[in-house]
Amino acid sequence: MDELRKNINSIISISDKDWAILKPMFVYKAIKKNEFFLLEGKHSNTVFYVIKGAFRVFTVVDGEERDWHFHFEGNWGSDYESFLTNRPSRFSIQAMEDAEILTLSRDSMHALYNTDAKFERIGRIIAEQLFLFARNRGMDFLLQNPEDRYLKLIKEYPNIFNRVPLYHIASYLGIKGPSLSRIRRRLSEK
Amino acid sequence: MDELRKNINSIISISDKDWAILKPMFVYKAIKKNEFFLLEGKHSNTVFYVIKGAFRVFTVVDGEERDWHFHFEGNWGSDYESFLTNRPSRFSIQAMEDAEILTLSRDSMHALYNTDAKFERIGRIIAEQLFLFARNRGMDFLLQNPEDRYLKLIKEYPNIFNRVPLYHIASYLGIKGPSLSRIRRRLSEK
DNA sequence: CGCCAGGTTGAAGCGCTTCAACGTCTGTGG
DNA sequence: CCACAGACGTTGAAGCGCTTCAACCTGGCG
Repeated sequence: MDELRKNINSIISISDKDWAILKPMFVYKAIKKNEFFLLEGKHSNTVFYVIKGAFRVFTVVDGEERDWHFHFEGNWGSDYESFLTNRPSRFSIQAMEDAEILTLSRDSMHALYNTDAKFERIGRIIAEQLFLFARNRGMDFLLQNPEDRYLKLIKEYPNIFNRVPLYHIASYLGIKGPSLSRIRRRLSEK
Repeated sequence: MDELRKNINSIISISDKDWAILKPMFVYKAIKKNEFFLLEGKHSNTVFYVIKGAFRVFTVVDGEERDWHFHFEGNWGSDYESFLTNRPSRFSIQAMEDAEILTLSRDSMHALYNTDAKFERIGRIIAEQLFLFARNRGMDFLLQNPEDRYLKLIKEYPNIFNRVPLYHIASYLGIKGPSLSRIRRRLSEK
């Protein structure tokens, strides 16, 4: 909970009084490996803050899972589109490790906005961060080939192999397992 | 200017008094066809609202232009990443037709936030809209092939051919001119 | 009229996919 | 404790779609 306060405090400065308002709005949840936080088609009414663990956000196309986003400690997660628009989620969210999160419901969030408009800033900053992620992700596809995307990913998350199996990484990169295998081989031979 | 007020009013309700604050912060600009609103590497200190015209947002990779986004009437534009983070822009923005816009500087925007926190909502909503665009764009690359992306684009903008040349459309779809040409031929033969 | 930008088409090449086989590691039950 | 099954990853061969390069067509405009 302390780290959450620290994280939010980096967005807007939080007095003890503010914290007294905020704290009770978050609900703690433990999620076991392979369990789902959200299923495609359901409504996403919460955002969550990852205390511990790793999640993947994916959707299914022609019977095949495609990973869109990974979440680790300190990240804010959710299907933010569904959260914003109140439409059914286009993603499922699954824990890849035993995990602990703090959830915040849409109602709480709007209550916050109405309590004090300065809390708008929290929503704005989360939206901005998710925007930057999505835009970078899109640009990576537009501008880079799979090998470049792979190199960028391992540069950003050097330990990702310890936490995410290669076939999920391949899916995230937009390619199939065998292709990732061949890319890795090619790189190791250089 | 009236349409702008209408547009903003759909975000937060605007009283005449609010509008008296907002209005003078927007600066009108006319931009001729092929002129640049922003050059890659420069800082983007404004967002703009398109009154009239068409823009493309693109970057250069290996000497080749790649189109990331088109803006038409009623859209909010900018390199929002640069605007947010105050880093040099990764995009250039060019008018594809004679255009008219209203610009809003970062300073004005922050002044607005400080005048009345309810204006935070404007920034939040713009961020959310750009987030949804970027996320959909990224997902299109992850989930769809070029033909699907093409079909989606013309479904959304049936008249886009009248305003955007095919080689920009190809670039936007992440393919080369000849490939788009062949896709269109394939579809017309069905 | 002639030029040039925008678009189409053909042929060859390359990278990712597909399908299938095989290797390796780990966990589980006998 | 061993044996086996299943999950994960690698590899080979064939196929397909986009790219590349080049030739060619067309319409608009000086």
